[in-house]
Amino acid sequence: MVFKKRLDYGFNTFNVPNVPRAPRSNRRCRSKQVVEDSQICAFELLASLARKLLQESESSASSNASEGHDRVSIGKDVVKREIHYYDDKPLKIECVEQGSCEAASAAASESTTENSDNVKEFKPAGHDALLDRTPIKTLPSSSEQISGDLDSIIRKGNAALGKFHGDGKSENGFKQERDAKGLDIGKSSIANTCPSKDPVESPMTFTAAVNSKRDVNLPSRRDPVRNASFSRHSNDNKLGSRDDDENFSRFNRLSYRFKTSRHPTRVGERRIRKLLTSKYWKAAPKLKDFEHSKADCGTKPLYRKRKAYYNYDRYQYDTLYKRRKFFDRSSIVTSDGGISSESVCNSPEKVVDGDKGSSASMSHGVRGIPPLLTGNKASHQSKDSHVKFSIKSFKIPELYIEVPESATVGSLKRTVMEAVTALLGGGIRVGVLLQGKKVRDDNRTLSQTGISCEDNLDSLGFTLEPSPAKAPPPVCSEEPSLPISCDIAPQHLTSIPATPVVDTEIPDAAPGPLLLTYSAYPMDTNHKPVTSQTNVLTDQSLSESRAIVPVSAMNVEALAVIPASPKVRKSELAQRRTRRPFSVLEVEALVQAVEELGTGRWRDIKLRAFENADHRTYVDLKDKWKTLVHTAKISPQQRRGEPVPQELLDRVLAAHAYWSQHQAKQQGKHQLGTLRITDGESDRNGVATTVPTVSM
DNA sequence: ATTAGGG
DNA sequence: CCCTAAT
Repeated sequence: MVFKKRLDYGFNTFNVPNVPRAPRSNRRCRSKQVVEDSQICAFELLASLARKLLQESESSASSNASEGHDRVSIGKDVVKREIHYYDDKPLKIECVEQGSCEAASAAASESTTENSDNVKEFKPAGHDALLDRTPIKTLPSSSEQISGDLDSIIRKGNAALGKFHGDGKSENGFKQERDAKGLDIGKSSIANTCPSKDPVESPMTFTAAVNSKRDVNLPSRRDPVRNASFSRHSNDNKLGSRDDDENFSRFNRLSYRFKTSRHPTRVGERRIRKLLTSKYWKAAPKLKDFEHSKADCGTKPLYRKRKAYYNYDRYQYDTLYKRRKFFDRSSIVTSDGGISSESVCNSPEKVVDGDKGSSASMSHGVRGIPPLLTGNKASHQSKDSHVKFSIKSFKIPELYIEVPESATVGSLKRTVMEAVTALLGGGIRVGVLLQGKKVRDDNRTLSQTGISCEDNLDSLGFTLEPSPAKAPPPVCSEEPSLPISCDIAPQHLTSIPATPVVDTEIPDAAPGPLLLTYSAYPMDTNHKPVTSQTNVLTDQSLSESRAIVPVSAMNVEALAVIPASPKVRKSELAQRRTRRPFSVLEVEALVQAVEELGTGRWRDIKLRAFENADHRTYVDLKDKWKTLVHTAKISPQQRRGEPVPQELLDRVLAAHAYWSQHQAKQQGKHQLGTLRITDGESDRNGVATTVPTVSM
């Protein structure tokens, strides 16, 4: 009877539809996407540094033998990974190793060197060259070649590699996607990026110039011309549409490589890169996926890979779990985003859709952004004209790396690696520069900030900064700037309890704006540009193993990366989810569900009452229940936050007592109707009427 | 993937 | 909320 009352509230009513949600898997990743991108950039940077150093060392050391050894010594791991991770790599490797890529290199260098106002012109050449090496369009053939290359490489390097290779084949799956979606994007992005003048301008500085690109609209992907021009890239890219980054980076690398070093260095460079990246990426299924997919012709869903991965290495599961999610997400994003052409154009709407339609597309990268944010911004923006731009490079804070002259190359590498790790580990966030000024107010809309369609885009720049929160000790000087939040539509926010979506999460902040704003390049892909920059930078800037000083004025908070911080690595792990206090409504629903299902069946409870609230996991529900029980037991004065109606608390106590006694939680299934108030507790409040009692 | 608990 | 152990 009484129960009935509750029922009214009942699930039916209570669907937390309003609650923004994102696929759980995505949730965690939100911020990361951006971060990753950033990371990549950082990597590139470091890599370039390392490269230089390496070069030096190698050159001095004298080459051949050292090189070969190096490679080997550095590790099979490295090689392996490389192969493993980069599907494309084969291509690269091929070039590098065989040194046959003259043409390609030339082309690449050319492209790089050349200013490319005429990207198009330039591109074709580059592509062609590349193409010669590897037929792009025919995936199968290319893949085969690749595989062949890989094989050779593998053989050379290590038998183990063979394994990977095989694996890769078995798991290829994304190709199609990529082909369909990604390639073009990659191309476009590349086109924009590579030829960039920036390098010329201030390679050292990494000036990042985000150029406004109207042209960026990549709808053109389908544009025949572009395709043609980019076809080359496509080869490269074919690896993964998802990994635009990868593609970019690769591309950049190639170009860089050619440009810079054709010799032993290349290998070293690669190596370093691998090293640098490998750590980070090893965990990332994403890459692997690509790799695999590339290698193979097969097609499989991402999920599959994941699973495969798990199976493959169970131990890593736990460790990687988060990362994976992250990656998956990103990858997803890429794929989707790529598809959406997000890379090129920004369309808030898309973002929004992604969010809302999360269920539809299990994983849209965009979703990573807190729904609210997304929604709000999107809505907001949609009204306005959209701002489109591409990011050619990021400015990064200074990175200082000191190594005694007596240090070995190996140690140098390690140092760089550590520095990078530290940097990344701390988390990177993106800063926005408008006309040289740092835009600190994350809450402002683009238009409010003065970033409008075509006006300022040229003066718009992005920086990579250590994230305030996790930045490793040495590094960040920046104040934790507020995350991007969603002031834009506060009203909306209200509906959802707290949502400083970004508040704690640096990454969120970055992604939020970025995504919204910049979807032009999927953040994922952003690195690529950076990469290119990096390359340039490397070339020019590093003369000595000592210090690289890129950069940017704006960042007061120059990073001094001290090699010393070893453990930073850890920070890399996911950030806390944004806090989202339970609303009374949610509590109501939870109580209701627990009354019916009992404790211990959180999964079912989740399904019943929070199925639509992706941000509430069963663990969350369990925890909430725990706190509710506690809250109910303490005096009202001691309670904090949004007050929970006593009535609910009473029910909580009643249900808690009931189910506690009733140890048999398991039986609960049938007991939905059986809940009774047996405990005095419920009565004591006198709320008995409200107390759940099963009529029966 | 879930559950249960500690932090 | 996060993290983990145990399922």
